[in-house]
Amino acid sequence: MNKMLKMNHRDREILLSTPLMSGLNPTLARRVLESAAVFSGEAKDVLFREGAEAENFYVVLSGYIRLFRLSRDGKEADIGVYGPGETFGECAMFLGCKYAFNAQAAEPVTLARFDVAKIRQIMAEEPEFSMALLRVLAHHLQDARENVANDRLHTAPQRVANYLLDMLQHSGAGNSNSFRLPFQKSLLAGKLGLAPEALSRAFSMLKTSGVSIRGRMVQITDAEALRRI
Amino acid sequence: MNKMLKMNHRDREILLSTPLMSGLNPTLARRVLESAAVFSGEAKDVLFREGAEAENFYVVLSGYIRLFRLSRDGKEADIGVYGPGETFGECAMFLGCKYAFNAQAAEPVTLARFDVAKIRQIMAEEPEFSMALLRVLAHHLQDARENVANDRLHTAPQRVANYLLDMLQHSGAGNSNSFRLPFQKSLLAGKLGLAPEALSRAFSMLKTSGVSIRGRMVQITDAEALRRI
DNA sequence: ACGGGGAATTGATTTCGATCAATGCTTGGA
DNA sequence: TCCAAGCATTGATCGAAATCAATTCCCCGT
Repeated sequence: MNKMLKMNHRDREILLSTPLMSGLNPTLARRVLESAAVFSGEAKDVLFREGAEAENFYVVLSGYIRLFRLSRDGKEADIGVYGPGETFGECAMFLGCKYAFNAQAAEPVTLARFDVAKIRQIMAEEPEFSMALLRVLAHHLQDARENVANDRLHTAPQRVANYLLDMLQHSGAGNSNSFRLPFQKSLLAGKLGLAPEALSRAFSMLKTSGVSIRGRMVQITDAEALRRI
Repeated sequence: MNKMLKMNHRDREILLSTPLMSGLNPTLARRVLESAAVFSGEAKDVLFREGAEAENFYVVLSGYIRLFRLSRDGKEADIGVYGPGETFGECAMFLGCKYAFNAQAAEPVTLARFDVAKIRQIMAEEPEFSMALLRVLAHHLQDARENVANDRLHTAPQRVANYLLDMLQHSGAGNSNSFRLPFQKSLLAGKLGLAPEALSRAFSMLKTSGVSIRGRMVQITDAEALRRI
């Protein structure tokens, strides 16, 4: 952790196409970029812990980050998984200024780190950026609420089916019905609130409903059947 | 539903003390108030349904509102319960402009309804109001994420215990260790993601851990024991 | 291409809470 | 004050997923 990198052209391009920045006017975008630093981390590196002062928030450039709660008896519950282009850690800026969850790299990552004090200054002068943050927060809120609804209403196979249908729709696979899971199955299990064994069993069960899986490669042969789970 | 009321002095006072409005300068506050209309509804009235165009968001003046997801097979999962001073329905304004959940009055309510188009206009001219909305969204996001964590990490008695400790801390009961549950137990069960029977059983179990309950009156005789659940 | 470590799968058992059903209690209105 | 409707509690049963354990598979580095 904390291996500072020079922000290269590619990083810049990724950042400028993120939901946080893609709608900003060029002057503002440049200013926001100036408040960011790029760095990389290894799998398992902890970005921040629950209760720590929130001096930064982050945008993922590559790899995946998991946000999780650690319980008293050592169990972990994933709250979200964030990948390239996604923002995390920004919520604390508007609350008690301490992170409410832990953030860990699920695999090797490259991140842009934003300085909260600088961002506050920018927000005071650029309402456009506040709007962008509103959209990021709204999106995260929707995700969290969907999580609650899914956990409370759906069985494990249904959650997996929904995830696969979502991936099929958003993977840019076009008319192809195959895609690769973007991260390890154990991470997907955590994201869906399942034990890894339950995820595995769900995949097994879904074999009879139009899903073929080998390693991380998924092929959906009958999306209609999948929708009916 | 749709029984329009004249915004009285008390409504105004409540609105001005809500998280959404309490920090606004008087001119802005007045302007925001002008975009609101007050109305009342009966228990069970549906404020909006999932998928409907989000032309308004709301602040509760009295009573309670539940936000819920309705599944294909008719089951309901509560996403949140909002009471006096709390805002709901604002998230959709920043997403696809359709409500993602259903909102229903859990009991007779009085609400302030804000016109989204007018609010957008205000936001474009008053960054201070965007900041207020950011704080509301951040607070809701934190709540939703806590819900996810609680559902995934805690048993029913633990969830109830945590809720009671929270209430004890925030009820303004001072050094008194009694308070009244603000709404029906069936609503509390839904809020905590439990069946009513499970809530009842958890209360029964917690009797051995410093909780005495009669109707909606709760007395906590041993907060330490409760914390250890 | 091969091998090893870690992830994934499968089997068995347990746990927790949902569901269903019956009974008791509380609250609000007359 | 009384009564009825609706909410809450209690008992019984079942189902889904967690947990534990053993085995297999996949992916990455050499």
